[in-house]
Amino acid sequence: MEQKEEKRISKAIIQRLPRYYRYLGELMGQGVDRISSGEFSKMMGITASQIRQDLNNFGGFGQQGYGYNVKNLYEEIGKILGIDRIHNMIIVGAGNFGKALAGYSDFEKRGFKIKALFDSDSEKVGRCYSGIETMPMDIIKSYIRDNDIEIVALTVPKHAAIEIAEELSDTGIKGIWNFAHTDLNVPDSIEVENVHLSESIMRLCYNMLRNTGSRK
Amino acid sequence: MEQKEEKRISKAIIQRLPRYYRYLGELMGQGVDRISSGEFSKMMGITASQIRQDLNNFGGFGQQGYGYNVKNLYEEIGKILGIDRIHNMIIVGAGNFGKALAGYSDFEKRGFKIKALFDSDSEKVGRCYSGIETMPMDIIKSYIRDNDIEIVALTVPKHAAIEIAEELSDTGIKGIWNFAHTDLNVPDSIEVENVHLSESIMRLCYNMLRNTGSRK
DNA sequence: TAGATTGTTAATCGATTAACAATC
DNA sequence: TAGATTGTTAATCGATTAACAATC
Repeated sequence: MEQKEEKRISKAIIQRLPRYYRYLGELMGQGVDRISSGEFSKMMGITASQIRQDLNNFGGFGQQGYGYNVKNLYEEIGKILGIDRIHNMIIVGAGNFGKALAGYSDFEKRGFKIKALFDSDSEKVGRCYSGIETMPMDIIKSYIRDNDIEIVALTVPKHAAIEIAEELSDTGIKGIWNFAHTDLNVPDSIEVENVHLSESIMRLCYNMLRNTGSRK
Repeated sequence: MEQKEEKRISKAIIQRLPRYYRYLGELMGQGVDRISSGEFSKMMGITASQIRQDLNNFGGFGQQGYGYNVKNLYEEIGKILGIDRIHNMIIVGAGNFGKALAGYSDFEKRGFKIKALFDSDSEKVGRCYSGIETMPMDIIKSYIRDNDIEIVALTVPKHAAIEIAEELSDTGIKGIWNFAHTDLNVPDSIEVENVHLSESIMRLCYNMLRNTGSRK
């Protein structure tokens, strides 16, 4: 009784999509009009077969004998990723990381609009960082509702992150971008994307240790 | 003619290792002595089979009928990850992100010691952020050699990142922690771990769009 | 010893690569 | 039309899960 069941896209593919998007953006900047999966393959260091398979999950964007139109493909992937419109966002935690994110103009370019910072420290409330105002935590729920906030970036310590995620679970937000060193437990209606920097640097460390100077 | 060929560990396993480590650290903090793959499985949301398979790639850390000793496993994974010793690190780019990393005490706890910041802006040179001094770019190569720097975190714009990675490729550094929105081309002897935040938020966006409220 | 739980082999599942007919 | 390159099916490879004998 399910609706025309959309093809299940694997995590591996979603992982690659933004990278395709980035490369296509660069090609556009260089004035390149078309690219074949073969050329794209060399550029990105993955097989042409994989590129064609990946793209074909979403539609036939190419043309036999020609390849892919760069601008068109860029836009199509933009749509697939959902960045063809504005997503309002707030940052919770006006510490170093929160301020760094606030100052990061690239997000806005992609349609992620940072509307406000939130912090429990009354010293910080009212201050602006990179033109973004810091608000007190006690108005966060009403702020989210009144400003169509879809994404909450959490740059607070782990216990605070768990608590805040819990508290915001019924506000209608769609995603949490979690920078805290913990996993969050939220309803299925909220997506969580983790940026666990301490895990990232440990992986680097592991790979450094095993590096023999000639991998891949 | 190869040396006793170490078993090739897949990327997927390396991805999970730091997460095991984090959970084990928390269990230790709670005073838990032992854990079975079954309990650990429930806690982490992955299968017990996978946990046992993963760990067995590195050795038989468990004991039949008992499970795993938490403290022992924590230490063993620490060794596997290479965080049982100090790794000297510098941050290139004393912008918001660089300063945020500099202020991040958790890394030091894991053995990653931030020795200095570097920036091309003479205004910033000499300043301290979170007790870490900012140095001029022109002494970076000698600094790396004189201070046993293994890891360079790059928090500079993409063109600068590409250039600096290139320039540092013969200094003996072992890893680059790359925050710039670009891929880097370095010799195989240098590991690169990318933290592409703009790709991360696009993935979040994709998942938000596809979320039906009942995944997994 | 009996019960529990690992280590490990075998089965399954999914993702990547290869191949090629379709077609621009 | 001939050449190029996609879309797509089939083959391969690798990772996850299931099952169970080994053993504490």
